Amino acid sequence: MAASNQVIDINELRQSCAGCALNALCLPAAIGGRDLARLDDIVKRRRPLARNDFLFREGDRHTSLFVVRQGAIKTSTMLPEGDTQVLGFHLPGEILGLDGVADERHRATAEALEEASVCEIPFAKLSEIAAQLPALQRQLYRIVSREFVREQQHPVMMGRKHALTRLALFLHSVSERRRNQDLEPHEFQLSMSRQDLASYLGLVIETVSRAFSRLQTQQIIDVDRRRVRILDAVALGQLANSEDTDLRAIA
Amino acid sequence: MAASNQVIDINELRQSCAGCALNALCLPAAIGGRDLARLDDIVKRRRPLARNDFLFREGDRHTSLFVVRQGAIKTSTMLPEGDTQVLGFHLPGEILGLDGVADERHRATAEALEEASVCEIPFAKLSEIAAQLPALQRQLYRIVSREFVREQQHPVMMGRKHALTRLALFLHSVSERRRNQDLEPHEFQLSMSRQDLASYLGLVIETVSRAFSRLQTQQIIDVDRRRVRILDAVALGQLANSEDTDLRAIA
DNA sequence: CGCGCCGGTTGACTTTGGTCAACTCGGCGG
DNA sequence: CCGCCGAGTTGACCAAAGTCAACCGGCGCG
Repeated sequence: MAASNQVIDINELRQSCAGCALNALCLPAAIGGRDLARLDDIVKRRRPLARNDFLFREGDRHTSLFVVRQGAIKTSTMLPEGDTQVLGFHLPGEILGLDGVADERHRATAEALEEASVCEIPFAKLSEIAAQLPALQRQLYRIVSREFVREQQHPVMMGRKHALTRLALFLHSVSERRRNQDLEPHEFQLSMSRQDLASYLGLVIETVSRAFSRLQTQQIIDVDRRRVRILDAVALGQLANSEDTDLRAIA
Repeated sequence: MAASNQVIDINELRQSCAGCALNALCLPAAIGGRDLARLDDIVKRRRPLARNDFLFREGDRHTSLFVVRQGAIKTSTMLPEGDTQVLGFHLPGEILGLDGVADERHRATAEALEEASVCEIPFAKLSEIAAQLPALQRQLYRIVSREFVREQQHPVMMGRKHALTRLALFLHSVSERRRNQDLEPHEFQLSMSRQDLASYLGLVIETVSRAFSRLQTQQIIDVDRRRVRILDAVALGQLANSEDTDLRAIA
């Protein structure tokens, strides 16, 4: 259907990629029209996910990379005793599914925290195409590595000794990630429950709740349930970067 | 020098790869002689590292993947206030350097904890060759993903509420990793300081020390400074997998 | 040979965060 | 409209981990 008018076709594709936040993958790689079409062919635009829908589950055989278009996805893994550890929250423009490439079996579960839409890219096909497009290949490695580095921020946060610092770090990172997507960085709605957040931060739910309250009384944030407004970004940053023992001085 | 007798040449290469633990990268990929030679060409065998030598440092421009041949390497990242967070310990057969592919700048520091030898693989060249060898390509992705999954075990460990559980988990993982390399899994010398371990586990040094002592008095391990002997692997495993509240029941 | 240092351990005390339980608030269904 | 339910908050209490300090013991150096 597209072969008749290639100009329009490419624009459509670029747009779909741009909208899909896949731009990180294809646009800067300066891929030509024909190649872009091939890439586009394998990208599945999934019907939107509802809250609590699973994108994939631990143990799923099929392996794909996913790019979050809208909404938020939580990844988690089952612990031996039956409860779960939240591994990450994925916001628009971020990818997930890199676990699972190793043995073609997902090692984590991905669940929508709110209405969400994603692009799915079957990994086998992607790597096939990438093999023939050095620019795409490089881009793919870059994205994988970036994901790897992001991943390392999690233990950095969990290594902090104080609940307040961990939460500040988290809120700061959400703010930054929103800024990168040209979204309002100082006011947003958290899509995860306190329970999810607690697991992610390595705390219990009550501690998270108290940490929110403290930030509120310090006038650093204004929080009403899941709605967060950052009142004093500087103080939040200081707190996030504070040596654990300095904590008292700031908050 | 090798062109004269290809059979010998290939065997040599395979051997060097096998010894280098790079076998994961080239051997199972069933790469032919000519291709293996190309791969071998780019692999640099570094002179051994002494204790405290740096393999790379945060911010280093040059990006390579490294495979640990012998010894142990610690990776860490600088925190804003100046102290560091230990991100991982890399034992023989494991790779590091995946951070840094993204922006061709390492995001962590890698330091030898003891005499160590590694193979260095300049990433740019590796990906070039891999692009032409689908089998190698696949293998490379697989390794990257495995590393990604390994990375996720860190927050899982740090998410545990009790120091004893975290240490048990760590010792268990060391044991497993040694088993995978056909090394004695129940008796070994830790190469990292208590300080490094504390940072890695998200604890302070005294707590780590006490946790070791407790495991010792429970007769689960026998520890003398950095020498560890696992006396009761079952109990250690139970502890590692124990629901945090069950802790009292076991230890 | 012995002194001092460094890495590690142990003890006493403090503080933070976990536990348990009561309670609030908003949404939803009967 | 009422009452229930689930998510979240708050308080009282407790226990685990952090802090501070003393101490141990092996090693290296003077």
